[in-house]
Amino acid sequence: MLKVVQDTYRLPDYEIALWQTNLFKALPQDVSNSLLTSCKLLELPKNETLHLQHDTADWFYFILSGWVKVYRETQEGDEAVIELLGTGDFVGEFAFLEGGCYTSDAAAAEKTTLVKMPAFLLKEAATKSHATALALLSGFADKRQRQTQELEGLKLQNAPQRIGCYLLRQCGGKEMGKHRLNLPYGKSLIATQLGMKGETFSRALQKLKKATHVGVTGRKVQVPDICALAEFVCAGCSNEYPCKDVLLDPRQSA
Amino acid sequence: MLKVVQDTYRLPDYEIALWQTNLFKALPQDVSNSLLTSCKLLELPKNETLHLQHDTADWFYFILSGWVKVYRETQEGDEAVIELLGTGDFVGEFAFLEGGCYTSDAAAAEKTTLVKMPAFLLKEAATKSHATALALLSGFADKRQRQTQELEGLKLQNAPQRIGCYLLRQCGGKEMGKHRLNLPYGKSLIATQLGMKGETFSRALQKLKKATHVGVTGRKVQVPDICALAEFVCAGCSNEYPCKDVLLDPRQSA
DNA sequence: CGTTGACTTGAGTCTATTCAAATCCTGTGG
DNA sequence: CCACAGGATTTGAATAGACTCAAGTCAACG
Repeated sequence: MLKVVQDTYRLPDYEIALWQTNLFKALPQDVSNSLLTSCKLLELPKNETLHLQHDTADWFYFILSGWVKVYRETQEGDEAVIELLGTGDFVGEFAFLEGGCYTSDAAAAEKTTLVKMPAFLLKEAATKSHATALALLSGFADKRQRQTQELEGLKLQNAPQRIGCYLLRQCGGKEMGKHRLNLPYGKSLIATQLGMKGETFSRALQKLKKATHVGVTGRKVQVPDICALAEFVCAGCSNEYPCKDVLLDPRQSA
Repeated sequence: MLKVVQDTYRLPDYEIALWQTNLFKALPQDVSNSLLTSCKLLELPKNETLHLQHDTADWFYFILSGWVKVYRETQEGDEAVIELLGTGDFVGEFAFLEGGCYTSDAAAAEKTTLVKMPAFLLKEAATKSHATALALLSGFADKRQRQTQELEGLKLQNAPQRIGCYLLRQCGGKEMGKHRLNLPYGKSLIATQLGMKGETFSRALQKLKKATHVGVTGRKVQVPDICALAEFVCAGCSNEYPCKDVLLDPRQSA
């Protein structure tokens, strides 16, 4: 099922990208070097499965480009997106636990390039290297942070606010005033991520436009007044814009 | 605000309880001994605040008895329960991160006894002791697991199913057949934890009773046929009963 | 230029919420 | 042991938000 496009034991093209990731940066050099030796480069076409829930967690992945949807599916076929991971993020961290099974399904939401490494190696690295364990701890904490934020949003914000919150996070939280950006992936995927149906997303977006004067055309987004947006969104949130704790791109944090 | 009821540098009465906790068990003996030296026993009456979001995370807590509600509040006063922690659980783990602020409010949901220790000590322990870091890693993973499950439930299950799921977890996942148990705290608190209003809880419970023949009188719960309950609940979940990954009491796991 | 997939819109339904009122419970003081 | 205040829970009626299903629009692509 998985297609290994390159089996070299060096990753000249991507090594630099890998070093940008939070977790990898934090590894002591000898550990990361030895890990690199065992890495494989993996390219997944859109919709290809990466792993399934309850599979033995033999592999651990870093995302170099694209998007990976980590999700769960009920017997009835409904699906819940648990996290949507992008460049610099890692997948399969439950490989570390004793049971060693994945706890969710994962699939490429877009054409995605990853670095794949044997889980036991990283487990071993964590066991042997204190710095690795600390790096993982920090990575886990990051993820938990983001997840907590999502939980809060689901419980406290309505559909238009959740979309607005998503846009705010896309803005990156630096400057006030005008912003212009592109949605990183399709609207229906954003909808699922935010815990709503595609139709609801579409309607909620209309409301958001009227309430905050944001403009959305295709994937292009214009935010004429980020304060207006923040006012609308943050009324239903425990944080105020800029909510630094909560960033979409893992490379921005820490 | 916090009332220290006992300032001894030994905890004869509670030391045993502390050793039962997952995290503490995993600490190397010299670390846990030195931590114990700096612990204080803390008793909180119901509704007393433990810490607030954005406070500097100076303290780290173990729960000996009672329940701690970790929650967030919007400007408008709505509140979302992030986690509801009981005996053996720990509170304030974000004390480890650089920023070092709590990311949520926390308060005693019932009369609660905790062990309180300076965060910097545990941070130091994690930095110096590899085993401590690994123990924390495992503790973090546990929490993330539970949170993921909650996220899934919110997105995929309706109110009666979420209540049913809660009851299933209370049953502990061991034997089939009949079960009899008591709710650990009030219904409105369970409602908030499950992301619904008290009134909704009440009505949803009626539906659950009719659909699965569970009986609830006050805090007493009777489950005549756990399979019927599981069938009703697990249709909307990625797991099937018994869902071992997801336990309420941290002492049961691992 | 037609096809496909992504998105939008409409109508009707269902679920959960709000607000208000009624009941039930529990701990307390007498 | 009993009555009672105050909180917790239940119930009712009306409303709002999100969902389903179905149809329509739009745009990219072969």
